Amino acid sequence: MSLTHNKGILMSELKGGKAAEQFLYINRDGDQPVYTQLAESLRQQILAGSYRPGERLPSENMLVEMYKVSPMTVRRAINLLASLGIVTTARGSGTFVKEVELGSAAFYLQDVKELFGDDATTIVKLLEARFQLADERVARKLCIREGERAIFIRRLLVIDGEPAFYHRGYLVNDPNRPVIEAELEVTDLKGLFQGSGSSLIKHGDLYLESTMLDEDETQLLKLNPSAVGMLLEHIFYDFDDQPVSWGWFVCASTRLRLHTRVGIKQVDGMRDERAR
Amino acid sequence: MSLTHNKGILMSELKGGKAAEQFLYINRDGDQPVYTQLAESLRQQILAGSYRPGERLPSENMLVEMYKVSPMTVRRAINLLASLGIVTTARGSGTFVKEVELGSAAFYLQDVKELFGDDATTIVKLLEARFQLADERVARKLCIREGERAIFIRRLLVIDGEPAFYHRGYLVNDPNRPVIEAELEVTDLKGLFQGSGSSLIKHGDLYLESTMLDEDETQLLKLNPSAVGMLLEHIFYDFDDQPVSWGWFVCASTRLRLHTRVGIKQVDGMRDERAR
DNA sequence: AAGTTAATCTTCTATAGGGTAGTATAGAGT
DNA sequence: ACTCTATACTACCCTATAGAAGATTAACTT
Repeated sequence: MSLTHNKGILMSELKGGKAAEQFLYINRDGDQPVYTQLAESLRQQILAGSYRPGERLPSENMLVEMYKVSPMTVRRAINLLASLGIVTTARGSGTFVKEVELGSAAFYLQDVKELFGDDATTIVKLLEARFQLADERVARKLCIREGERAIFIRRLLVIDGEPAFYHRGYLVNDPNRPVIEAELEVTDLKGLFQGSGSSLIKHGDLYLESTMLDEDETQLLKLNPSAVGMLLEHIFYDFDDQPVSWGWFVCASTRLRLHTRVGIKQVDGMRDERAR
Repeated sequence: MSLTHNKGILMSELKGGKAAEQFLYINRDGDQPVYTQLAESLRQQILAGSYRPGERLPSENMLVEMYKVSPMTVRRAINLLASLGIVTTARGSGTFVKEVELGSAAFYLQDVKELFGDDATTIVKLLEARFQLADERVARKLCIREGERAIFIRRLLVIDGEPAFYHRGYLVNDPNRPVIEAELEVTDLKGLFQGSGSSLIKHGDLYLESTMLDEDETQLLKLNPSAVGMLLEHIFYDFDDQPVSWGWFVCASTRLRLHTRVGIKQVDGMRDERAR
């Protein structure tokens, strides 16, 4: 069985010719690697309904023959689809198209375009920054003793001239840690959102809930009194698992409307298998 | 250079002996594949601070020599870590430990344990189900003509005896599609959450926002008047990209407090590289 | 001294083959 | 006729090897 080096191998007449034929080619000299092309081809066929949720895909050996590629390449493509949540694999049994499940829905903060938006002009207005002795609540959150000094910060994020997010936070005042640096790092919100965060922070916990806005909050955000809002609480920890900062954002309900999609996504083109 | 077949290869004295040594072994006869062991080893070292965010990991060839495994195995381990969002790779440059970024935060509905909880007893109470002529809003959402008949459903999810979620929804009344089936599938909430969804549904859009609860809602959910709540809107589409159902859940603010963690996660044990 | 080229190091892709778990089947025993 | 068991088979899964493509660095030329 000689494998002639075709530039494009036509894949059709295999599972009904309905599927768009443009996705059934493998272009070996193209820019995109073979395994992503294969994955994309399968994804398009799933998207077109050629393989329905719950159905089984052709076996890997089958795909090897169909597309004239090596087993490992098929393996990689299947793996990619599996990591994207499009299919599930069962050893000895087969590879199956996943059914839609609400539980797998994930809301990404990144999807809130206003936050890290490129076009919008975001400025951070520092309202207040001072030392404050920790009360019981702050002490508990930051794992410090009651009465110790912490740094308290109040800020307002103004997007395109409109006050959008109101942030309050406490920072531990560790003499061993450079305060300025820690403050800058934790304080630079845009950096935190985009990833130029800190090498001192190991992880953080986030909580999202709806809340009633009090008088101060509505006034600062220029909203009607007794408006509804969202609250995003955050705690960041260093590599000793000690809290570094605790704080929370509040904003109008309309500012933080999260969106996501379940099921097979109509995305860019599968260039990357990385998580966001 | 003969590669003797050791059962366990000690990896230490390479990057400071501080890191827990238990994660520096590769057990070739173990149950777990080598590449997951390697990935776990690296992850633990990152977690312990041996490799800090922004720092570069040893090169793949380096790791090959250090752990005495083949390049492809190292490749796979790195790939796994990358797909988990722990590291980023730059071709020709190196592999780097990712820094904490808020933008990558994802809130999973699955984490709301009360919804699909195993221990909690969840019953669905059907309040109303009838045909209704579509007004402009419904017609627009379901892509049908104004005045066409749709199915309207009101339900209450009662968890452990307490009313928790109030759901309203519209289903398209397509004579070609088996109504009962579609209704059951879209209606069976627990099924939707857990994945025994429908093979007829291709994808769905979800929106999450905070909202003020009106009188009916607070009464049904047994809350104080003018309480704050969360609203989860959903639209599901079939394989012709036609809407099948549109609806929304409301619940008390305290019922839907989403939590997530950014940075390096302290998870189970890296058995799987699948998405949730 | 600055620009260009070449060497080298890095990640990435593709091929090949063997291993293992799950499933189905055929057979014998009851 | 039914059940249990052993075997064959199918399917996914893992590792090893070789080479390609991009980035960095150093040396070389102008």
